[in-house]
Amino acid sequence: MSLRFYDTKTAAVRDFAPLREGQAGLYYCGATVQGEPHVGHIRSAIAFDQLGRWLTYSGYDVTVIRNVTDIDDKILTKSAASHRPGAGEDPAVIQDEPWWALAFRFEQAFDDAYALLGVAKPTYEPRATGHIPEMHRLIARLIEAGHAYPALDGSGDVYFDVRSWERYGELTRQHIDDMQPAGDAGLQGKKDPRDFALWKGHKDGEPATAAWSSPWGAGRPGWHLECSAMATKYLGSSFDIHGGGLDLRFPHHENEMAQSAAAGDGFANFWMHNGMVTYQGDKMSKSVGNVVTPAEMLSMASPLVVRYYLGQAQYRSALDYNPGSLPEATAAVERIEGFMQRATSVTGGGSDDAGTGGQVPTAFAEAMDDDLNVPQALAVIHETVRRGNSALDARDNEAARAALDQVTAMTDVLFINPLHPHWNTSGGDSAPQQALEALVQGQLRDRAEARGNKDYARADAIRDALTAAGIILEDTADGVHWTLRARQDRAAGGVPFGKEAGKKAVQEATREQEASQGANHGQ
RNA sequence: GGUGGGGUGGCCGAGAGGCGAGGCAGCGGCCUGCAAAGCCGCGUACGCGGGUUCGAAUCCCGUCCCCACCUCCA
Repeated sequence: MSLRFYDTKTAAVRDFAPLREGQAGLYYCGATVQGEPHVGHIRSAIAFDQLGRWLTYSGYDVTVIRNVTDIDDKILTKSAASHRPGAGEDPAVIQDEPWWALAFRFEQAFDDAYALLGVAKPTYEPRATGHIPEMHRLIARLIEAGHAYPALDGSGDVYFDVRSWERYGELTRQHIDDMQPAGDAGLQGKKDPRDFALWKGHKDGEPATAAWSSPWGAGRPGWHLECSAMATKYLGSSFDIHGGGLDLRFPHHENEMAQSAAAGDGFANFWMHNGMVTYQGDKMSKSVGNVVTPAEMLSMASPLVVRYYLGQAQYRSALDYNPGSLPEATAAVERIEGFMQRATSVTGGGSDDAGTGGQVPTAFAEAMDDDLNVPQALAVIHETVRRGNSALDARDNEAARAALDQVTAMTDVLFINPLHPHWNTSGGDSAPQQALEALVQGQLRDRAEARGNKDYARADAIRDALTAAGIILEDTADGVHWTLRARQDRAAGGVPFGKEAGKKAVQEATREQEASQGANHGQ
């Protein structure tokens, strides 16, 4: 079967045919850097990271562009707020922070989060403020074509003329006249309340650093324009895929598409949108207060587990978070890791047929080709792990090694290979590591001696002591293996999401849910 | 009001006319001194009501409910 994706514009799954043979251009919306990253940003980035990696694995020469929108109303508003006396008393606020410093600070926070979670760096990451001339050219083309006009009230704004573009609404299949009334926004010199700003004239009180001169007066870019200007600059006037969160379809992507198409660009061939992260069925949002931040998730589970969790659902589905989510993902990851470690130590590692990196099983490839059916692909991984474990139990090293090769290839594509150096948390040859190894080996010798003497009370006491210290023992046919429990509770009062504690957390979460359901039924 | 997407076993989450994806949790067994890990087996799931069909979670009709967007939003 061929590679195919769901395209929002046509509302159908279509075969992917690249515009340029052997190449794939992907643009996906990054952040407007006005605050700390939200799990939704991370989920989106992981989804498009999976897409980029799969395209690459499939043999395409992939160019990924992800924008940083570093100038907008919220950034200016937050910066202005930081200039109020005493604003810095809020630990999240830096007193008197210029807008550009604030934007850059959060841009780095995003970079850190992406890096930690293994989101591959894009080919290029353009900033809106670095593309003002490109935006001016686009505005000029739109005015020339009769689809944009300077504000009628002389404010210095320039608007896109929605009524002049009969295709407006085609991405989300909406008609202007059917939409909800545009609130109390007022016309502000617009011909139609739906007209959106391409350029925003400079206003008194706004920092001079946030104003660029333009043929229509000093000002700054409106939202939407930067993506059109940057996507076409780096990927061409027509390109393969434009991605982003479902909530960006309207107005952001609709407007992008309108302004680019009205200017004569073909723009995106496919529009791909990832689903929201929800909590008990509702979209996580600050206003509702049901947000779990990436930082909170990382305090409960390792970066690999967080990546596994956020990437485990099909990208278009809503991903529902609950208190058991991370412990469950931890167990799943440890199952894969356990097999890979066991298989590696027994067979001496995967086959070393130089270079290419193993081939992925057909079932996995078919799942990924089918609009990135990652849950199905994960099922193939787990089935292969089970087969590999059976082979190990049967001492069939040949089969175990084959399974290991496949699991390695599959987890590499999804970038969830627990043995990959990126996720290496055990530290290798550091001095503390060596000291710990020596101490544990001493304990294991004592325990082996006790077991030899059938002094099981003493043997179990040693094991219990090690367990209490976060060291898990496994007696295997090949000797005793020890591992550190996945993750200790970092924050005081936090739940330790190790193997045993994780199970408890799942059980407790289940009980809580049952209890609340019972309460509802009783009403 | 308009436009999309959903309701699948205790939980998460695929599938989309006929062998009950997969993970987590649970139960039984094997293995183990006991565990752990692993393996084997166990669940009669598809919002509700009709219909089509030899056969429907999957198709049709009706119906109820949920979510998202139409305002900043991944």
